Amino acid sequence: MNYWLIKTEPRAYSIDDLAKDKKTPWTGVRNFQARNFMRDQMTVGNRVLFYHSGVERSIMGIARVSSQSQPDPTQFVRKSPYYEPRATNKIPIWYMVTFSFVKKFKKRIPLSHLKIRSGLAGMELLRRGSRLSIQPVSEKNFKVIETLESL
DNA sequence: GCCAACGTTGGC
DNA sequence: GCCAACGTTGGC
Repeated sequence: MNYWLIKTEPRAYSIDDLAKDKKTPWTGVRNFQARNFMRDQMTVGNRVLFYHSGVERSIMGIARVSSQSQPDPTQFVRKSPYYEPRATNKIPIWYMVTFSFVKKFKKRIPLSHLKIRSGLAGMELLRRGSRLSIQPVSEKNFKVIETLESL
């Protein structure tokens, strides 16, 4: 079982959007490291921390991977901001997975709270300058964060 | 709004 | 293969 954290600007797509949609294709990721995690390591059922960047800066709840990776269709859409002229159907460049809603925390967990938990030291999200929008989370850190919800 | 810390592109 | 320039992310 792998665990993950995904970042999103809530104005672009929020946990409430996911709660309403039940599931959503995670298109538009244009970073090779993030792509590789989705393409090569995410499997159906993996648990995912859903993080809002920007003003809220909090883990908002939990999602899960509900489909294996497949080529991101937006790379073929000429008018899309995510258009990728180098991609072909035979050799796509960008991939996506589908995330499904699991739960929204009763109280969001702010970044500032995560920072003062010594048990989470070394977490990628807390690394200075970390911008990776899809990142692995250790099982231990995932469980710690789950317990923080009830505090 | 500022700017540090990136990741990517492209000239050489 | 190197690296300057550029564009972007995202905390503050």
